[in-house]
Amino acid sequence: MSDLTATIPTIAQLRENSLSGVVRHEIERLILSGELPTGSRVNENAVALRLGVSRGPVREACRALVELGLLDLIPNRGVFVRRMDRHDVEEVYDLRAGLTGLAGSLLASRITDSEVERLRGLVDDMDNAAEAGDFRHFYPVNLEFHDVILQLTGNSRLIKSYRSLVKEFQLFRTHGLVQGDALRESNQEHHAILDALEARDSRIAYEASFRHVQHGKQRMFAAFDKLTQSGMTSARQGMGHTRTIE
Amino acid sequence: MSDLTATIPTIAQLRENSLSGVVRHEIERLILSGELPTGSRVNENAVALRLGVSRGPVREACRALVELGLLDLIPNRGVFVRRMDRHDVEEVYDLRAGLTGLAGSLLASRITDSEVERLRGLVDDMDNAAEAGDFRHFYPVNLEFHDVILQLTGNSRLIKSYRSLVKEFQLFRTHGLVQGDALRESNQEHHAILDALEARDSRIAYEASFRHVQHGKQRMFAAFDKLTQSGMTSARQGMGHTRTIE
DNA sequence: GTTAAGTAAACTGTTGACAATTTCTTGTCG
DNA sequence: CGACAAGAAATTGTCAACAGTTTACTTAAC
Repeated sequence: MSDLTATIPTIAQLRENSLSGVVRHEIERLILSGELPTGSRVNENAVALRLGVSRGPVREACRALVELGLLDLIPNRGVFVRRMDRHDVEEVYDLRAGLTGLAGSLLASRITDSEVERLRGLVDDMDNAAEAGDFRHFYPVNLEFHDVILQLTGNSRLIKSYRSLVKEFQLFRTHGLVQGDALRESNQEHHAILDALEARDSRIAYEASFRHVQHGKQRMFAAFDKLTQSGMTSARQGMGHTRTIE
Repeated sequence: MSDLTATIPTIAQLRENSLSGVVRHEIERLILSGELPTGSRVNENAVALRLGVSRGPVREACRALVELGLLDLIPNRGVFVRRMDRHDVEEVYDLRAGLTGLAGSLLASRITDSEVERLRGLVDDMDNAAEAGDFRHFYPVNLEFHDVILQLTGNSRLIKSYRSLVKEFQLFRTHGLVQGDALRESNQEHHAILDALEARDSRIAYEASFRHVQHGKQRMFAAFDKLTQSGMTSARQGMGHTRTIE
């Protein structure tokens, strides 16, 4: 298998970290990539064998991922890739909205002119992509836009919480949904956030950011419901290959 | 085999029945109680010996606490009780303010009349305690007030994030500071929050809640700076037995 | 054919031992 | 007296084996 070739560069890269750290990242990758499907059990022996280590580091890695929220632990039965139902997704969206709003709010009071320009560049970029309907280009820039705002707040705990939420959200395989004027709508909201930041208005920045994520939630659920109503009744979450924009 | 549904609600309990869970809880207690001082190393052997278990469960528990943010892991050197400097405390306060605001905002749109009355009872209780300057009574009711709001949102991830922040905050041993009209001030802010909730106004509830925590931050730092300036120059964080009100 | 009991296999929970690394101690040299 | 190197002790990292529990399978009875 490709296991050895996959782990060797990782080990070199994370030399500082213990084996447990490498294992942790690998399991995380398996989960987020979908190789370990939602709800499935993570077999300690199988993972250990695949990575060429013993069960000790695997167990340590799993305990960390349980705390992170990617795995569920059931005593004497094992750890399972966390299942996300609609209520879970709603929770994640709401919390993300709050954190995104907070980031905007915090940044508004300290953003510099050059940082505003940097964000404007990204928004302009997305304007063009939206006009062309180029989701492939829009998507990574969108991610960068939100990540830059997050980073500029300088609040490491906020960053960590947000990123852990993003990972959890990936468990819900309903990736982005492009339909209608989603791209244009989304970037209009980006403009609103940017305007508030430029005006150094914390309250408006909060509200614009919060609403942006909530609208993303609405866009996603609307698209999801549309799919599930029209035939696809397999009831398994994440079956639709939808795409949502934030 | 007949009672899978029976075990589901008690998963948390079962988890603490597992050795690793017990160890985790115990280490957490040692940290939060101060028996394991900030910055000190957690000796795996010593903990294992003290709890009568082997090092395996101890290591698993530590990995979970690292993920939680209570411990720092330095490869080949061990895990250390996390140090909190002023910037860390500021981060925690800012994030708590955001989460508290979010909780208020979410609850405002769904709170029932009886829940409003329940919260009013707590605020009235604090009014009396504040009038009497009875911090010992005020403090737990204050905690309950915020916890009830949090719980009523029904967002388990929000609850978990908030509680993890509270634990982290405890690392900074500067517990509450009663000075001046802190109690009265604090409860005036509680009134503002309650009014917004009763009016079902999400925006006002957010702002009142957010400001409440930010004011708590200001009260804490003001008291802390006052102490550190007037003689106590031991420079170690958390040395002052101050008391802050939120 | 279905169900139930009993048994075997698989898996998790835990432990003690060994290897690798860091930290402490000690003795020597400048 | 201090710096430094060598060795010893302590500590973390990893592993393989064993015990207890769960799951899967086989077989027998109805």
